[in-house]
Amino acid sequence: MTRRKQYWLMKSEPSDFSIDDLKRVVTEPWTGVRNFQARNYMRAMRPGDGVFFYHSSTEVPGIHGLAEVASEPYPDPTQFSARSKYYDEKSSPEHPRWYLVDVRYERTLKRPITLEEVKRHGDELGSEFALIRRGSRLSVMPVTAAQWQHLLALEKTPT
DNA sequence: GCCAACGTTGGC
DNA sequence: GCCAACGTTGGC
Repeated sequence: MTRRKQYWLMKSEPSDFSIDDLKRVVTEPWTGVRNFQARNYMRAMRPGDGVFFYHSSTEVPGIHGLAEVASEPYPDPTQFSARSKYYDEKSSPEHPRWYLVDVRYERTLKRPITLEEVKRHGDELGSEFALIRRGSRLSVMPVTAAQWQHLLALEKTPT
């Protein structure tokens, strides 16, 4: 039984971890997600899935690179470490609350696809797209194959 | 189970 | 730095 490749968008503050950082380390465990909906999306990820690497809380928020899911989902080790800022006392190795995947660098976009630009294409992308849905702050969200193609095509067009 | 208080996210 | 929007917590 095969599973069709799925697509996702994952946010990161570049001051914390940027696409350049991912390029340097190549593969990185996506630690620190502490939102149940985002966790559920990560649990649905499989190796080979496509990832838009999004920079948030920065001068020009937008999609800056491509990555791929590089592992099955597994418990986020930082939740068990009392010294981690991501420590969760309600979690235990027997009953982990938080999961993550490893993310592998693929490439940096020739130019970022900005949030402003994504909003301009909101009609084609669908208003339910979490990135531009009013009030949505999800840090991990699904992207449909159609949305993926549409957004990626913007890279080749003038701004 | 309700909901006020609080903390966080993230664009601006 | 501001603040709107949302999620979580905890008292009742």
